[in-house]
Amino acid sequence: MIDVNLIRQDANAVRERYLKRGKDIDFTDFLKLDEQRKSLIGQVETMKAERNKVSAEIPKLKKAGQDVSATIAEMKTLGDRIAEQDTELNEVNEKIRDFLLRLPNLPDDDLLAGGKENNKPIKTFGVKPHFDFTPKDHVELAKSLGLIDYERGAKLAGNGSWIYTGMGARLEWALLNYFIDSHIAKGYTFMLPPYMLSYECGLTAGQFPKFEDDVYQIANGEGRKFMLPTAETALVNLYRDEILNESDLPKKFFGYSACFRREAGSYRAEERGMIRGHQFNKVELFQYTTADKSDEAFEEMVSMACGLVEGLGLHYQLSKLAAGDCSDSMARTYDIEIYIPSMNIYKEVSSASNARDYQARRGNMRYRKDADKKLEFMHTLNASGLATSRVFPALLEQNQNADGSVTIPEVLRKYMGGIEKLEPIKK
RNA sequence: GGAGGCGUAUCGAAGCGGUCAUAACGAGGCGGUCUUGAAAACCGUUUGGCGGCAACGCCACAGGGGUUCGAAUCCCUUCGCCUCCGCCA
Repeated sequence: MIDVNLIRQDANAVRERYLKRGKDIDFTDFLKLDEQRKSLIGQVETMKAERNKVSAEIPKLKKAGQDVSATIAEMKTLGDRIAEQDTELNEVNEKIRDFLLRLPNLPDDDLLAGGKENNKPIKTFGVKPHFDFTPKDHVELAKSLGLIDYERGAKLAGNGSWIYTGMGARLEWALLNYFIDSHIAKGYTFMLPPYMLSYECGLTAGQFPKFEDDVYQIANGEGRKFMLPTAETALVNLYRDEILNESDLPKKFFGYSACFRREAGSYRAEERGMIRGHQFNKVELFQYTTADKSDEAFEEMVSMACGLVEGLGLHYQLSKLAAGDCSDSMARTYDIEIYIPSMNIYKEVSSASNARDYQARRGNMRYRKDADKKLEFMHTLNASGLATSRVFPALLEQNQNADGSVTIPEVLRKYMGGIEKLEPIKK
């Protein structure tokens, strides 16, 4: 949620900023509703003040032995009018809230306008690997090395599901352990959140109400729940409706969870194997900061995510996303894109974003400033650190050898019993 | 799944239709007096949202709804916590 006052003060300036995202938003109706709201509040509150005053007098008059039945009758009429106006006010408030909840975040000023085509690589690590043999793609490698059972995965859970088997499971877990240990070393607190979250969590994160269909809903009605699409959705809700002290910040967390996404209708040739599945593993970095420290936090988290890929020795590029390609809740996003040789393409393994106070406003998360004791919205930031489902294929492909084996990066070996290479299984 | 109890400020807790909503009482926090310093004691202070230029007003006793001239208090409902029974891959 953005600051309503920005719209009140200069709706055109806000509109300009959204145009960078490729969204033309008309605030005319909103501004009318806002005026209507203020006028209704004025009316309702005047009536309530009257009611409060008279209601306090009634017991005194009674005590004095006076007949209050006429006054009570008057107040009943007044009460009915209050109820009517209150209902109207609630409806207006609901419309305003719905409009605001659907507004995306304002992009940072330094972002380029437009969509994906304007994303800008700002850093490259390593080079495209060169092979003296015909390289295999990750699906072939995963099968020949006995790492993934795609067929039985589909049998168990349908398209977009797979089973990590034997050494594949160990490699997957080694990646996660490597990520986890790296983050612990940086002083981040390890969190294992619930996978089933209440609707409110999605609202704060900014996924709802717009993207309700992108997640798996598992219950309806007031107690409705959904499977989390990323641990961010859980971590961003830790301090919902809470007030922290400035000295409590920054709070640095990372969480592991399986992530669940419908990914409806998104299958393409370049998304075969485990590139885009309904369930994948991800470690997510998350920070709550004060407003003035969030840029610093962002740089730290980007560099941590980059460090993980560099530690694995894999070729990647870091891209600064154009305004239109940042997810709705985010003011800025950098993507780490790992190279997948078989597709000659760079695929996202981490998305690092600064939501600024957008999520904090939605979840009412504030901190008390040391200096003047005033309340301020926190800033929230997240960065994948990392999602395994693209690292795993990139690792297999980039590290494959002529004999069909795959070299395990040094940093993972201690998690895999010291094994240096994955060898093809004999049939 | 069944039965019951509970949810009030930073914490504990009183109030159970109007004189109890910044909210009794106790503790904690902050400021001060006293003290060489600390403790103790004493005094003061200590929620947030909304509307308004302001004066000021409105709202909030887990959330939502209802009854009433008036609700923390009565009723319905959702959520959460606790106790007992049942079930438990």
